[in-house]
Amino acid sequence: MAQATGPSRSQPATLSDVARLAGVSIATASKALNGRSQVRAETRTRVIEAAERLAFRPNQVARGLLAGRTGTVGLLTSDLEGRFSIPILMGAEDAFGAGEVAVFLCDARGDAIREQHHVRALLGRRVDGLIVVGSRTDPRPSLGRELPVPVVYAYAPSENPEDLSIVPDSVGAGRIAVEHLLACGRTRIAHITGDPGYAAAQERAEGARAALAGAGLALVGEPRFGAWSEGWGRAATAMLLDQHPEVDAVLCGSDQIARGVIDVLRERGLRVPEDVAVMGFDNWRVLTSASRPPLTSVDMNLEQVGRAAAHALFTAISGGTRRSGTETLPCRVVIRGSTVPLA
Amino acid sequence: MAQATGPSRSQPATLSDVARLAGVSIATASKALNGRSQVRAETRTRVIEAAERLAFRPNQVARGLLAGRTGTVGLLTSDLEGRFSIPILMGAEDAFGAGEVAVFLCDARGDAIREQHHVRALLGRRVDGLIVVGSRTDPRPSLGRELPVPVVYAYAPSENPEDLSIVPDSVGAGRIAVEHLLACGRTRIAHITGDPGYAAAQERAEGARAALAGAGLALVGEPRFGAWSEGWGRAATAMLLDQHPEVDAVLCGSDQIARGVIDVLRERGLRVPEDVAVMGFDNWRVLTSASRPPLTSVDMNLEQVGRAAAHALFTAISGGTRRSGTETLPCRVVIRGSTVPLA
DNA sequence: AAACGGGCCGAAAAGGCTTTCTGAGACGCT
DNA sequence: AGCGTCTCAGAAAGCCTTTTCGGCCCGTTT
Repeated sequence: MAQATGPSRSQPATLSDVARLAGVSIATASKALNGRSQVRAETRTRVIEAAERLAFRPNQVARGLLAGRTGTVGLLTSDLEGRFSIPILMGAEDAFGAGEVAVFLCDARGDAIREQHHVRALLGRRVDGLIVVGSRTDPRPSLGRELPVPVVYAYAPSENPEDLSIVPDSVGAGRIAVEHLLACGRTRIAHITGDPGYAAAQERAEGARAALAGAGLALVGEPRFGAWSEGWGRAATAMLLDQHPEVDAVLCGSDQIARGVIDVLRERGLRVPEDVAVMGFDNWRVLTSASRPPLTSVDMNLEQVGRAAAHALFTAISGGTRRSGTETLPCRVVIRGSTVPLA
Repeated sequence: MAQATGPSRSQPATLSDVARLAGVSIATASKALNGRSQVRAETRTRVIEAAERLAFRPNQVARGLLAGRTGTVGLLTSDLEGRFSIPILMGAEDAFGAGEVAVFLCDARGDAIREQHHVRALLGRRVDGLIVVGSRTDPRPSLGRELPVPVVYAYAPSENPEDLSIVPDSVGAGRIAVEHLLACGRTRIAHITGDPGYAAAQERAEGARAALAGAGLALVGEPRFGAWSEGWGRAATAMLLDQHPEVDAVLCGSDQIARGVIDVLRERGLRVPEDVAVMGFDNWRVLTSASRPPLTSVDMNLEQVGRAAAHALFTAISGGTRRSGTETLPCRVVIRGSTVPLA
């Protein structure tokens, strides 16, 4: 079904088409359309009308070639599946979108070789900058300092402190979570969290411990590290209740863990939140709002991380001050039914 | 902390830098690097060495300007949050990625105005084609037939049958789901599904009914439409058990619904899968594998949809036959613990 | 010996746009 | 009348690469 004269026939109009129709030179047409001053008003309107008649859209490729700036950035992610890349991606798209920037998306699938390949391809396309999004908050290798464009790392910081990284404040997140539970009058707080190999797990636990210490309290038992799964949440809760039946709140390292925790609490005849308050992390809607009761959770403000990264990149591209180091952004507690003040 | 001589100083090398270093003309350098034949072997190696010394990467922008093809495509999605866009996006990235194509990602947030804006911006960047990804399988307005580049619709088909759309086979999905339950020896099958305003809900129900009819059976009661939520799954299950306690399988319109269904079944003392088998739709890992027992679910093969869309687009770009109409791709049943043959 | 044919290289154009520089015409001033 | 000054339009260069075409040098043929 190949067709000689398909529906998508006409080549896009060029500036010289516009100039010809308006009866002026290419240079004048360009100036007229770009608001340059050296054009008589009458001439300008004639050119603009011609451009509209032809549905003229300036070729950004040509413009990019000339200007040395393409108005594009590369967004390099390591796991699209993960729920962390997406909000960051949205925030970045958001921060750029309104303006004149377009985003190339590349998924390296967690493979350093593929990542290197993508970086090369993006540089070949002369992107103006790069955002690197990780799938966990542990530091990752730098892309190197020799790149011809600025780079910002989001969520997963770069190992190199000369790079600029924007990450959520995991320690602070643990702290505000505990502060919320304390505000609800809970004092016997346990912590069930995920893989101890994750910086996020360690940092949240550290923040929680610090907040409790500040109030002259301590966790009920040690933090229980395990996996980021409902199954671990269930298993750990069973052990917890056997050893510490007095617990009146469980801070969970993720929403998934919290779901498992809630299930076992209910099975054991404990009411949530009356007897035991439960909190999660990540504020993953599908889990928090479907849970019974809806789950209070710490939101890492990932869209904001994405926006901040995009903004920092934009500043660097525009020749502004180029920051470095790891900058943290605060998290926030989203309160739902699983935590309420003690009666 | 602005710095005059930052770490990212040098402009990328151009072909003329390479030519100068190798002591040849620009034309010769180009031919040498691109494997053209009219270059002596010795000259070619000299040029290649020079290019490596300078870390030369051909400027794809210039190349695109010249060739009239940029090697880029736009991917227009309506909801990045949704779990449907992402696998499609991955499939598309996959199909292109290895080759020479880069993907511009744009999220229209479900807003037609913003979508139009993005289309214009992408055309201004002279993308070679567009993929439009929807958030549900209901037909959506066409971008129009007057675009200068080919367009493929993925997941959400275009209303215009002249466009090419690639969608999962929802009717077939309902059918194979029922066939699996029948193969497990279940005959009293109920269907609890989501919002009746979704084509996917209607089509899956239709497929399920057809498969049952083919076996000389019928659904237990009518399909129960509601919402795509656990809450609805719980409520509908309670009603179902009151009216039809004899049910031995529940086909659910989504994994979330299935989670709710399983919860209520267990609360009512019914064993899954021994007494009642449960199936979901979408095969959303976080739900299916965390459920007790793990949930059998229908996977819509969305990555495959994305790959197929990318492939069709690529063919159209390369001047191959340009297909039209809505093409469906089969779904598949992923069997887990929630469905087993009757003892 | 003259012509011819390859092999290899370089000049130049093309692609669409922006910007600088030059030039033409109009006007006011001495 | 002559000159300087403005305003506005156009010519041309430049961004970087690919490709065509012309030309040079040598070896071969008649």
